[in-house]
Amino acid sequence: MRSGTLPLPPGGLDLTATLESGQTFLWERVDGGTYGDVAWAERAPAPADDAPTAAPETGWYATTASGGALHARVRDGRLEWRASDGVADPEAVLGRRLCLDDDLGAVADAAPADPVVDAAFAATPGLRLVAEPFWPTLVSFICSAQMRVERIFAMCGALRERYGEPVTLAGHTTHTFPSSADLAAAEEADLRGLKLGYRAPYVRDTAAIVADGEQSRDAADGLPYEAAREALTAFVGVGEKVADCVLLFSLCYREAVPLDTWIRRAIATYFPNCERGSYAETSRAIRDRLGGELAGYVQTYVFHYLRTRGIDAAPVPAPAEE
DNA sequence: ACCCAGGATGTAA
DNA sequence: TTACATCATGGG
Repeated sequence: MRSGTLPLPPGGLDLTATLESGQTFLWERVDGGTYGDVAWAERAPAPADDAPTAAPETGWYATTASGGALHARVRDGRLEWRASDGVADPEAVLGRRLCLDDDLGAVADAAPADPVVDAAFAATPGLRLVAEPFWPTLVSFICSAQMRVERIFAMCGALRERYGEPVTLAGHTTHTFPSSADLAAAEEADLRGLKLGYRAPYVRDTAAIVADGEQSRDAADGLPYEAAREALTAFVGVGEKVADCVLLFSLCYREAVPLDTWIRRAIATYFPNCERGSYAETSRAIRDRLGGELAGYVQTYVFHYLRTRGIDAAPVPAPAEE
């Protein structure tokens, strides 16, 4: 095992918000706790700084990278990590997957002046986008259809435990994400047993497509945003919304604004003039409204703010009423 | 019991 | 193109 620390990037890093807010389902808490069950409202503006009472082994998150285990936590103003020997360059992996090069102050400055947006940025400093590997992200968001964040964690965790390889580090065992070949060979009934529901055949069929190589992330690579979104819908179980999630949370298309139930609710409540009927047109309108090239980053803050505080939490309730 | 959750698909107009 | 019905599953 190797370990080390990195300085926190400009704007800080809220690991819990970044890893449990529904952008990625590839990390789990080492010291127990159900994924995504954080009582956000009570999570306090600050961790209280009562370092002496906190156990020294708390706060770790675990994932896998190139077949090995990788743990990370924020401690004393540093990003601590430890990794199995098989992980080639842990610090590079963390830098890429947690978007540590992003200057959050610059992101906030580039965001449009708006009461909801301002409140969202103020509510969760240190929240970052992620850039997770394509295949696990694709499967995660196929599973996300009509599901709460907590249950998406449960489904992805079940997939890893059932089909992945166990990897142990510092006494904690996690599992690698199953390959496309693994899931292509899975029985649909078996996947349903993992509580994937009607998403089971979607995952299996998409796995077959990827395993056969007839469609890959390269289909979207290099394409302009809207063409890339269209290309990803070639996978089974991937519509425009899921495609937007994959583009934003894996392929670094930061203009992508996934129109999920929360963002649609935000549009209805705070940006009603952005509702244009179709996904494509509403997408363009809210994208322009939230800052164009960085609209997806702004979306991440607004999504997390509204989902954890409630739709009416914003300072300006709504222009509503006929 | 009903409604909702980071929706997608197949079918009919 | 748009409009529905249908699809699982668990929590409020």
